[in-house]
Amino acid sequence: MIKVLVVDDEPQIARALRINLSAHGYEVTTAADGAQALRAAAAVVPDLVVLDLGLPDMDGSEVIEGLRGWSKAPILVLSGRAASAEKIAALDAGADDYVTKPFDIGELLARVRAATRRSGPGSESPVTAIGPVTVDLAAREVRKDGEEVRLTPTEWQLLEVLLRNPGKLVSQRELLHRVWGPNYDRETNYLRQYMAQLRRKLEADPARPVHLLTEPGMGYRFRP
Amino acid sequence: MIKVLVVDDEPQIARALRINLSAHGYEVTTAADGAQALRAAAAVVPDLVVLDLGLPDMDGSEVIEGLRGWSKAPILVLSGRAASAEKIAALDAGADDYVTKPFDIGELLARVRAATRRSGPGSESPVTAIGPVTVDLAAREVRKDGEEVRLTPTEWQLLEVLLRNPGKLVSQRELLHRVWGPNYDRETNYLRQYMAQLRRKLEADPARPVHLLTEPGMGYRFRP
DNA sequence: TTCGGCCGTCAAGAACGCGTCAAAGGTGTC
DNA sequence: GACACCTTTGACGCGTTCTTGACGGCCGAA
Repeated sequence: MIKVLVVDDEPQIARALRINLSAHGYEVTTAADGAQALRAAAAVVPDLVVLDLGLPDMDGSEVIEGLRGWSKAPILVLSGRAASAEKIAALDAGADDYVTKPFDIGELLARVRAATRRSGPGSESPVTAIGPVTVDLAAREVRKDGEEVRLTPTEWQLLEVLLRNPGKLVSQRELLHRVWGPNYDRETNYLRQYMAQLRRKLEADPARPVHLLTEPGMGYRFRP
Repeated sequence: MIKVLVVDDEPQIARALRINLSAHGYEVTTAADGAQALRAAAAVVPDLVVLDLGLPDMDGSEVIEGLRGWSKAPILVLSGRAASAEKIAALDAGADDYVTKPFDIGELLARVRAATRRSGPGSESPVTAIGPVTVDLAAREVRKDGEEVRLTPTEWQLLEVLLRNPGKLVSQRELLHRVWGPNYDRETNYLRQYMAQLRRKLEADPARPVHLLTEPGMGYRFRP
């Protein structure tokens, strides 16, 4: 989840921002003055900072410089002052954007999206570990003892359904529907066929599976 | 020198921007409409684009998407429209900043500085090495054993999508969408054709590719 | 014990997808 | 207008994958 630090001394604005940002899936921390802001930034390490310039204890550029000393997170400045000199000062101090109050909340969210989009995609994909095997669903990559394992498209689909329901029993019907389509209900021989192939490729001892389990009469289960 | 592409159909504004930006040490190219803009962008590969939305031939978001297809350069939008919906649309299309006319030239320059500051030092030499081949995405230059290799525009787009997802499998659908547009879903013969050309130009042994790999039935993958 | 259901395994032909070659449109340049 | 280059389109051989059918083992029920 993307972490946003909101710095504003006016409680109603801070509250409005917290509500709107949370509603859009951001994890929000708030601070009411510059000192709090710097402390909070060090604690939570935000991915983006929304900073009101009219703080009681410090000048806006001081806060920006304090953050820029160690963080590269985008800083989006809010301010009641529309004078160009103010904007220029803030931007040159290290801010990434400058919005004057009153502002449209939709526009602010769009600017937040634009700012996070730039720095965002530096994350790696989650990897599922199955004993000696690692599965990277996003990259579509399977490794067994470091060696690359090739799966066919159908094998991938089947494995993906199981891995996305870890520990849960998935009925044969659901597996058939999600891999082969809604018209397949009774072709359990397909499942037998492909589960065997998956076990052959992923399990240490395919005859005695530990992670890709059969529940006779019901379906199959992936145990992490 | 930082290269800026200015796109504006009003000559006086384009001229004013050119003069001001040049005076501050930027290398400026101008374009008067969307088609010119996209062609100029492909030719000079700018580090930043200043884009007026009121172009005669194309919609603003089209231009933005056309650029975003292959370039990560910051896009600073100029517009006479102050409506929030316009701003949100432009920002979500891929723009980095939105300034309403009339604007203060000092503020614009500050926003240009802020935008270039981000991408400037952060973007470490984006040269990708593929065995005996080096690819410089920013400079649009490919060298094989020191010799320069020429790629067509389509080849560039395809290669860029793959290189920006190192190790990750990119589905044929996504490749078609990002290179040919959202209306192409099943034209996998295009992919076969152009992947073969890329391998012929980049791989040491095009018949046995090591870096541009096929995942049958799924897509293609670039392995560093 | 015998029977029937269910699962794992093996082995075939059928169908599909990929790489390749060749050639026809389209666009800009000289 | 001729030319070169790039894109689009069609067709073919080949390897892989999918589909389908059949067989034997295990287990619970009769």
